[in-house]
Amino acid sequence: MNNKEILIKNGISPSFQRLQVYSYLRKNNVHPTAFKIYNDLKKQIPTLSKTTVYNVLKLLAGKNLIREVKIEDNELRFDAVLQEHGHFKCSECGKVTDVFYDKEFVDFIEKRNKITDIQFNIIGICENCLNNKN
Amino acid sequence: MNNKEILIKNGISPSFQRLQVYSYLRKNNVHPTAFKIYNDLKKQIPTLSKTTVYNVLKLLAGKNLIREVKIEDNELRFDAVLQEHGHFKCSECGKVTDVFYDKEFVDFIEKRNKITDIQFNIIGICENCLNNKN
DNA sequence: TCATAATTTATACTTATTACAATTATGTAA
DNA sequence: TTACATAATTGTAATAAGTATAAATTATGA
Ligand SMILES: [Mn+2]
Ligand SMILES: [Mn+2]
Ligand SMILES: [Zn+2]
Ligand SMILES: [Zn+2]
Repeated sequence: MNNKEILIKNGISPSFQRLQVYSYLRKNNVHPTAFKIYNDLKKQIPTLSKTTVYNVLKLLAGKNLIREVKIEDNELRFDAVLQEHGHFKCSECGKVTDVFYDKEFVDFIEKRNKITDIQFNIIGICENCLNNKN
Repeated sequence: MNNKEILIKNGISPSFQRLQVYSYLRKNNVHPTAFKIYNDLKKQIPTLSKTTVYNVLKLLAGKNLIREVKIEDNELRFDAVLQEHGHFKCSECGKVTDVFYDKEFVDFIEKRNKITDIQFNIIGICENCLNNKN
């Protein structure tokens, strides 16, 4: 099932802009901010509006086709990897990478509460940056 | 060791405003935003400035006397509980409560990276709100 | 007391996100 | 094809959290 079909299956009419934003997220697993998506796509779509990017992201998140990732307080990032996982952000290079954690722990919490979102973010310095420090 | 002594021990001269903000956080374990702290303390300190609250919070966080908690993307919260833990935010009543998780998992991540901050937040509906639904 | 430094305050600024209205594209009935 | 209704996109203005700056106040200590 390609990206276009996924949108249709979720009741989203696959406009050009929507397809571009969704495809961008599925192709580039870099946890971009709305502005980065806007800025990168503007090269191919000069008429693109920032509002549209925000609208599409909210639409996709509402249908659970992407997830919002809150690491720093001044930037909301987006992720098309739906499998439950956390993130590691390197404060040196800024890269955000995936961290997968134990499902059993989440099940324990889920027994008592109705979970709708989990944010698990670790900030630090990654292996690469630590080694390149010498 | 009382709050005043803790500030002094950490090289922070214990001004009235600083002591009030720090005491507020230690007394009320509600993970307030900067604005809530400002708004609540203004009742006792009518001359209090929002900038001061932000300044004090940043000062305390810099000395690791409090922790920043990032749950929603539009509000930064603060916590005087320093033991490593995550949070559960109820989307019904808005309350933020503590969630303690396995230290071993964090150790595994720590072997490879230098961790400076961990944010573990769960959003959902709490036991109370689930039961009061009928 | 007086000078100096530290702290607080008020104000203006920045910036991510949202609200809103105007414009454009799309699909369908006549 | 044309006209119309609806959906989607765009540009602009508004909102609001957080930050920067400088003036005003307060504390310190010679
Ligand atoms: Mn991810
Ligand atoms: Mn807590
Ligand atoms: Zn790095
Ligand atoms: Zn609740």
